[in-house]
Amino acid sequence: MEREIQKHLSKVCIEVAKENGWPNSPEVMVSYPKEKRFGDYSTNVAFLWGKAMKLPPREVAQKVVERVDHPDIEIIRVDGPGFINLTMSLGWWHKGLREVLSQKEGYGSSSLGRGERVQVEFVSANPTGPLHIGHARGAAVGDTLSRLLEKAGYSVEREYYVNDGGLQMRILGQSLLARCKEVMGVPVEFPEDGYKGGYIVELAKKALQELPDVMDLPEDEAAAKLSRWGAEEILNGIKEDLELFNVDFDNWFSEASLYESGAVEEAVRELERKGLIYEAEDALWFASSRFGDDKDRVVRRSGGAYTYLAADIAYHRNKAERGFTKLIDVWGADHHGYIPRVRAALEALGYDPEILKVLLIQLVNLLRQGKPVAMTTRGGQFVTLREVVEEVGKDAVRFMLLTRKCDAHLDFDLELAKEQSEENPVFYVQYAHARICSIRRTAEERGMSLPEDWERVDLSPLTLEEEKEIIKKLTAFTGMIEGAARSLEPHRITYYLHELAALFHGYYNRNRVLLDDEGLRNARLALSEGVAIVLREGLRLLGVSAPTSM
RNA sequence: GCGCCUGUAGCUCAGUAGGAUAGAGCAGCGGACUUCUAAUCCGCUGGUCGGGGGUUCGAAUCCUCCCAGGCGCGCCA
Repeated sequence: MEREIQKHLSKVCIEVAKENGWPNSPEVMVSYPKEKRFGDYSTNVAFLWGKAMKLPPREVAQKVVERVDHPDIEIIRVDGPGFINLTMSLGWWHKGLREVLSQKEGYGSSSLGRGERVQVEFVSANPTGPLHIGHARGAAVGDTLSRLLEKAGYSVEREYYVNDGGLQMRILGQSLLARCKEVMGVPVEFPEDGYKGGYIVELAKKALQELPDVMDLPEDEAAAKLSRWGAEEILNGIKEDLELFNVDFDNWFSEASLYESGAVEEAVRELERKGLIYEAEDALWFASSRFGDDKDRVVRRSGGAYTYLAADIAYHRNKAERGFTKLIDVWGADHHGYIPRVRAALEALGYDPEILKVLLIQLVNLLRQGKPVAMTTRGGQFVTLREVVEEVGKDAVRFMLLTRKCDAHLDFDLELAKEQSEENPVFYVQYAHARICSIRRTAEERGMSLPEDWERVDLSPLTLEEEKEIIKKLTAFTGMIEGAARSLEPHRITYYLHELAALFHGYYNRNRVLLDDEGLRNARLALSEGVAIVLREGLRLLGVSAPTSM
């Protein structure tokens, strides 16, 4: 809706520019004034334009206002130092609600992305242990961001990068081997840097059953076999956990495949051809500092093995080759030092480094009764994602993890989350939806006939100020989606939904929907239906359910 | 030492592309169910936006310098 106003004003500005011989105006932005007395929409274009031309903003605003001619604009005037404020007709808002009712769950979709191909890579936890609560945040953010971008018109592919190559796999194999021996009663010294979690013991027991002759192999082979088998087992567990958490991936990309296909070697060779690789101290270095990195980085160790970075270079090269125009990596904030390296590599390989957007997720501080819980995968002391979801519930966990911007630290207190589970904002939003469904059920119970076609309900009985406010909020949904998609800020959805739910709860407490007056009743039912549609769609983006009763 | 992130009400956090008198939730106090779900609503209380300077019609937002906290600066991943 505000889009239409924005277009109209832009058109007017072009006319005004032509008429007065002015340069074209800056982009017109329509916003919602905080105070009602200023009207429904507002723009500050006169300030920006006036500044560019060194003319008083009020004068510029006046010229624009005189030219505006739109049937749904009831009042337009210049306020304060030069704001242009608009008040819309009732019919305009009724039209807005009708749009929601006719587009249903498609409402809020936008063509902002124009089908641009975007890849979102997230979670990407090593297959050396189950997902813990720290991974949950990245999972929730990455998944909702993907849904959000799709809603905003991008063509999105979700990918999980499986770190199944290199050192960690060896450690996994050795850890499993040691536990297998223990289970068999063979005294053994557990590897110092091995994974100490209890899940390794469980896995070892299972391995002895499923791979009965593994212990007959020479140690190296046994460890390698256990490593491969274990990684697959763990990865399957991860997939189950993610499913439980309502997170889907289109693609599972194996790091090992980059070595097997020679992609890593090839990427390094290409850098070499460009003269960006040199040898020093028996190692191969990538001259990343020529592209803004602090210093050069080793890509092949003196022992001959490639570094993790080398694989990452090959991986990002592969992504770019697949034709994505935007690559979004969701990383833990402790990896931030990696950004300049990967960007440097992309640039060195001839790609625009700006196609890579990295979303840094600050770590979750897991607390239990106010006390921090130490969490290390190797130490084996952690609370798994599965445990938290089982304790607190998928909906509440997802919602809570999405109510903060990603670059802010997040305290997640298990006891508090459980205790507060009835005070959790997620229930507030879900309750609004359940309430609307309940109104409908009651109407049916009372034998009131529901409108067959919501689109055709006469909305003119909706004349209350608060009804208009609700519709205004509904019509702001699309703009919110676009803003959140543009800035990669999925948390905006949770705040929007909370505000919409609050408007509806207030309205519900002050007004009755199921009245004898059929016209008014149906109009209010239609309004409720509109709210339900947007709540449902917003919750879907969050991966949270919209219950019909609570 | 260098780099990234954070600092807003007692607590946890928003603040939508620099806009108009800075907002929610929780906590606290007081009210609202014979009427569509009280997991709700209504009212009150609560602020040197970490601090100083700067940019301009206008700054929580941009620049700069400090202060505090987190993270990172490996031939680990």
